[in-house]
Amino acid sequence: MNYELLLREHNLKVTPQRIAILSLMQEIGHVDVEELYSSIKKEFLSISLATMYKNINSMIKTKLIEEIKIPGQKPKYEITKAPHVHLLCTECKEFVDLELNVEGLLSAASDKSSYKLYESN
Amino acid sequence: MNYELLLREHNLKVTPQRIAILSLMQEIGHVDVEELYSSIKKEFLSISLATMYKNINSMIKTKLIEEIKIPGQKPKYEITKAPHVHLLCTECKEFVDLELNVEGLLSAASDKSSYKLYESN
DNA sequence: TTAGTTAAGGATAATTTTTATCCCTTGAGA
DNA sequence: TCTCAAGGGATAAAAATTATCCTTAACTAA
Repeated sequence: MNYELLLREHNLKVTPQRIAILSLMQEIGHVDVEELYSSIKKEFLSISLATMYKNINSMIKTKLIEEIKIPGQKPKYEITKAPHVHLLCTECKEFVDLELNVEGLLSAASDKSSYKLYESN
Repeated sequence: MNYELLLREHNLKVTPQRIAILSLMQEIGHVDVEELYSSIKKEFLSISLATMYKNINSMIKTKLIEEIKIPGQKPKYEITKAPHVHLLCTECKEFVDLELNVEGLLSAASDKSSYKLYESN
């Protein structure tokens, strides 16, 4: 995956820290700030937690990544991809992606409501 | 709505504060801690923010209420009802319930994955 | 009813999470 | 290269949540 290109496409400057954040997200999958920070410190001894938050926020704003909020869990982050569904194992708490067509749900919701729907979450 | 009964059914003691919390949730709809706290203080001058959190947490644990987490928003709370969908207005940020059959989605997900699914969120 | 037990409430401190600030450094286009 | 806005690091500040301690109130069973 070309993280430099990805950053440029989202009008964000390419920095080693950002590339590291993105490659960790890609590698680990759904990851929270804490995990991200402790992993990345192995490579960037002096990286600041503030840098983590600033980057995560700018990447969210440009939709390069997405924030996943689940009841009872810290917010997790993933690189934006096609809309999909998350399964959460009640035993081991593992978090799994499931590619599922949510178009049907979206159009059903659209039919039932007076709102115009743009995206699902 | 009989809040006393609701509390008893969930093995929680019936207190005036809890009844007030529940009736506000019912009245206002999707509400965050801040809103709940400032509204409830009109009736209970001396209620503590800690009480709010403690009650919200115990009600979540017993599934009397549900926590709704949405990217970019504070967690909101609602009295547990049939599984449904939330629409969020991009203009006015209004939060709307939509009763939509999510059984289909659940079974589709079940078919596609090797997991057994219990609930949707 | 009432006495006893347990959980809840209030005040506040402590912790955790997130954001803001300041100053220096670096990336990217001219 | 040079310039300059944006990013990084350190740290303080703010916001959100949880823990603690003691008092009070709710439930249970006699």
